[in-house]
Amino acid sequence: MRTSQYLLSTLKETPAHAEVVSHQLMLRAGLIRHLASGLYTWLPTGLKVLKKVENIVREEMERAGSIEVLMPMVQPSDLWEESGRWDDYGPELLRLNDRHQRPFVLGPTHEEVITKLVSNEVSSYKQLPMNLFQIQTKFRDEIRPRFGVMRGREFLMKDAYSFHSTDECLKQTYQVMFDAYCRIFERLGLDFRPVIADNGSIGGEGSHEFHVLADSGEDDIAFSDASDYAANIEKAEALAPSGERATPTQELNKVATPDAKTIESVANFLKIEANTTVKTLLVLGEAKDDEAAPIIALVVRGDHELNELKAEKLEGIASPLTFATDEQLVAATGANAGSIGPVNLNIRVIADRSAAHLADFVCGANEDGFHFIGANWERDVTTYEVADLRNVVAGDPSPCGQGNIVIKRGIEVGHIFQLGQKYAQAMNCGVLTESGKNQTLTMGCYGIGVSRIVAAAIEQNHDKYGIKWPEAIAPYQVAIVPMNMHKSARVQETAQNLYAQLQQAGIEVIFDDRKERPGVMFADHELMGTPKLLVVGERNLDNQQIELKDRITGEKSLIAIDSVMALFNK
RNA sequence: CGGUGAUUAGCGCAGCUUGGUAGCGCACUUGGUUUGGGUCCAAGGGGUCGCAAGUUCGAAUCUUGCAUCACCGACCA
Repeated sequence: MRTSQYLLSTLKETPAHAEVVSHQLMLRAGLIRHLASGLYTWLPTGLKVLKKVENIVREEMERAGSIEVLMPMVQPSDLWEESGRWDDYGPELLRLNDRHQRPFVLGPTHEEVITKLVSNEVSSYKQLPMNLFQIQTKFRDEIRPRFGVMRGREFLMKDAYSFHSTDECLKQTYQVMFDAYCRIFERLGLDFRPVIADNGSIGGEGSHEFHVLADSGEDDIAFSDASDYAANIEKAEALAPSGERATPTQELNKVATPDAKTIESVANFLKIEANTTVKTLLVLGEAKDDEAAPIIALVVRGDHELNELKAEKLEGIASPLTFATDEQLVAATGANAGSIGPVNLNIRVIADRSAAHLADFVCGANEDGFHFIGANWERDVTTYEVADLRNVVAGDPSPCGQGNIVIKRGIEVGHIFQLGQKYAQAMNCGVLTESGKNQTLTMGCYGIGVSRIVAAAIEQNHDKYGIKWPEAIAPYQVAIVPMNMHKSARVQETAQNLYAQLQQAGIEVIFDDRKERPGVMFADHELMGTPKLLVVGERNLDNQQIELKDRITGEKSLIAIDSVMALFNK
């Protein structure tokens, strides 16, 4: 490609609205342009990267035995009614009507369509397992799109779905996909981790997310510092503190704590550490029949945070987790927020393992402006349950039994689920077994955010000059940058010969034939992140040499012109 | 959806307080100059000042309403 005939579109200045570095660089390097909230045009350079990611994903999916299909982005609503997600999915699902006022959705994912397809096309156990994938544009009407293509509303996704007659078989394919994902992210040149994940709204059991580690990531990942254990923080188990609970030494004693409504202020006022206090949060339980929802008290140590996901999974607790209103608080405890505690509460009390391990702790006295000191479980709180309710924090013992927890930020670029029979059941998708009986299929599903990977790769590979593409996804392998080509026939001839040779060899080369000053060209190619720069200049031609600059290492070296092609023979 | 802030040329911004009919830098066009790290000079093109209504002789500027965008909190690849 010659730059004079290309849409280069680099920007000197950073657009004000771009917050994260990948978004800034994607705009500056001319990869994308903003159209509307969460919607982007991919410019030629960006599209080249996107296609490279896409191809690696495709190759590895095919190698792992998945077969490519392409499903419509616009889907009839009745499929979604059938699965139950027409009602469950919420406003993120963009709904629209056609000219006949028939309702459709813009596909945010394709479980419905694929299940319908397989249900029609696959009828014998002999055809199983079946694993199908597509690489296609998805639309999710995100509440808050942000960070450029990192969280766009329209985005490119690879989604795969596998179908099985036994759980055993699903687990095998799940492992094959797990391994394929590892290969994909390795080939992409990314620093990534598979982490244990929650299944979210999709349901089913068994799930891993694949995260690219970067400070700008939106998720917290809990790692063990001594093993491969990694889990999304919402899923990482917080173990009970080791050892027996200490024996009570203090009497229960009510003290006035005027205006101390937060753990911090109570701890300051009483001159104690937050980890000797507990906070009590009231949430709604599941409503039975016509009765009002019961109020349930969740107790975590003062220095810990409630994990809402863990809480809402407990039996009898309303999901999604709903906090009690101020009126409900007063009605249930007699006190306002800030003075509530588990002592003398006649509602269900669930304590986090760490909170339950405390002796002689401080808690609200269920009377505005008062706290108890010297509170103890059993003696003062006769009935309570213990559960894992909190987020792990750095330094906690790892649930895997080895090492301690370290927390890092990650960008979720892949997610694999064991789905189970949720969709197959709802949409009546089954096969005939060996014995001629109808059997509902078990499914797995496997997503990769293709466009998000482009942003994630930049988050992980950039410097103050611009992008430093991993070789596998660089839009161009090499750039030819001639110095003052319009003044030197030698330079022009050498550059053009090199360009022709490289092109002929099938190497992706960008030839900067603009009549620009050297600095402008260097800046543009460094911004765009081309891994190798070939600088052709008068000053080295007498020795039949050109300069090679490596974008990743920054190293410059002089090489013989006729050895250039050897750089690309691997 | 709530909170905060913004909206003036493709991009980055000034002008608004104190109304008088729009300006700077980058980019773009032309000419010259310069040439191994975003040269310099000159001349130019490009804006219904987000939209609508109001106040006024007169509105980018004041008032009201609406829209859009971004950031902070609940969703997900």
